Amino acid sequence: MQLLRADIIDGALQPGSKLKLEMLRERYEIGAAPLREALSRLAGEGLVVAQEQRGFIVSGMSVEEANDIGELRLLLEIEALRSSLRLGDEQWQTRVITAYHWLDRVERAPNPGNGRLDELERRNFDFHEALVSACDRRWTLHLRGIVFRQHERYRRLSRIHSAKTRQVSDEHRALFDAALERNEEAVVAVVTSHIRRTTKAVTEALRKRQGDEGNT
Amino acid sequence: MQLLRADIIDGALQPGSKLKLEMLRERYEIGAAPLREALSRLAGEGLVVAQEQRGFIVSGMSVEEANDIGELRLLLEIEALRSSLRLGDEQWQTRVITAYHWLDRVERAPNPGNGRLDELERRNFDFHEALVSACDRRWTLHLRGIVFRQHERYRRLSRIHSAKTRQVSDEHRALFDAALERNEEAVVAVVTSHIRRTTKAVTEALRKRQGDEGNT
DNA sequence: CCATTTGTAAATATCGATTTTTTTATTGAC
DNA sequence: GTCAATAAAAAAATCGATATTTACAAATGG
Repeated sequence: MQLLRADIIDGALQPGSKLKLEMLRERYEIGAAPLREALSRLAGEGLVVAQEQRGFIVSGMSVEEANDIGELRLLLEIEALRSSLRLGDEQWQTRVITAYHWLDRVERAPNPGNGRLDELERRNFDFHEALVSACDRRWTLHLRGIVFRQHERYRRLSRIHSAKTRQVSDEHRALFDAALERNEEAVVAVVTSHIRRTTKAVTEALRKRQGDEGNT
Repeated sequence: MQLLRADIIDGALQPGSKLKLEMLRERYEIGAAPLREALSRLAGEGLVVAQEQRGFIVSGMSVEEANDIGELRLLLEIEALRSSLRLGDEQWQTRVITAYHWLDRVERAPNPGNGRLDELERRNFDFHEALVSACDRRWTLHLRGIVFRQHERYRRLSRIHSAKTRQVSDEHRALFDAALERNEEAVVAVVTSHIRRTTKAVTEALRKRQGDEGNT
């Protein structure tokens, strides 16, 4: 299940592609029943689409959805952050500091080689996760999780086309500083431009990809 | 699946209760495989919780979650409404007018007997659905759907304790008028007080219920 | 030559039975 | 009498096989 989800998010299983049960059973070496359960759960959160009597497909990607998801990510992230900033205790601070430390380390690393991309993504995830980790709103976190994963799928796509991590690193620093100061408005401002910038890069990458496909 | 979901939402299957597979198989007359798939999908959207190797339970209800869900409902409903008001064409208008007509009819009906409660809830659903039906943001609608269903679960609870539908009817009228005028800010204002009022009633009902349980 | 139909192959969905895990009950020791 | 260990029962998860359904291809009729 985790593997399947990861393969969808990182694009190993392409958007829109049919998920042949037989093929997946071989790939992950599991039976039909657990596989269908996993797919059903993913369908519930929208990563795959169940087509009655016609199996499952990886849910599609488009410029429209990229914008939609970007705005939702923003909305939910802000909700979670506001709550987390208010409730965060010392342990929260420690989590944020630690997570930022590792993220910064990877972002500063000289070689952003293909192997490091996964680590970068993981550290990025951990950092944002740490920031909202004091939020006590279960449902906000649940929905944020769903949207975050979708957003990550799009983000990966843009990484393939343009790998300018410089400014992202600065944005993370600003986010880190504002968070520790418990300055809600500053955090909101930073995260807003951070996410909107990402969305912009994603839509550009998507348009480019659609263009490429037209020439194939 | 639809039946199972309905039974969870209308409280036939109580929050926190264990979902014995054998029992459910009898109740809905289906095999284990489709049942587990349905439960997995519901787990994906959070109506049930899957406990590894220990089956499924109906996800719990609490005052904290009621508030969380209420605020999310508000957030997502506003997003969807704004988009829908901008894009709505003549067909949208027709859908809204029709849906309001039926809702109004049920709300005005003299006898809000137990049988009518389901219809009221369905018409209410249809009306709100019609209002956002011109929104083209798939993900916003998807998340709104998840939250709406959760919110409905809580709303039903409050209906049991207090059945004052008078003011709700007025709120719907105001919402209807503002929507047809395409007055975004007015719609937002009305829907905000509408949902917040609902949340308040729900939390009161919940506290009352928790009190009752203490005396059992 | 195109459209509709029929047959075949592939894939999906479902069922019944088996295996594994958890929970409950019982026994024995301290 | 209480706790721990063990045995029995119940429940959940998984597997292999079967029954539907859909997709594709060939053939027939217009």
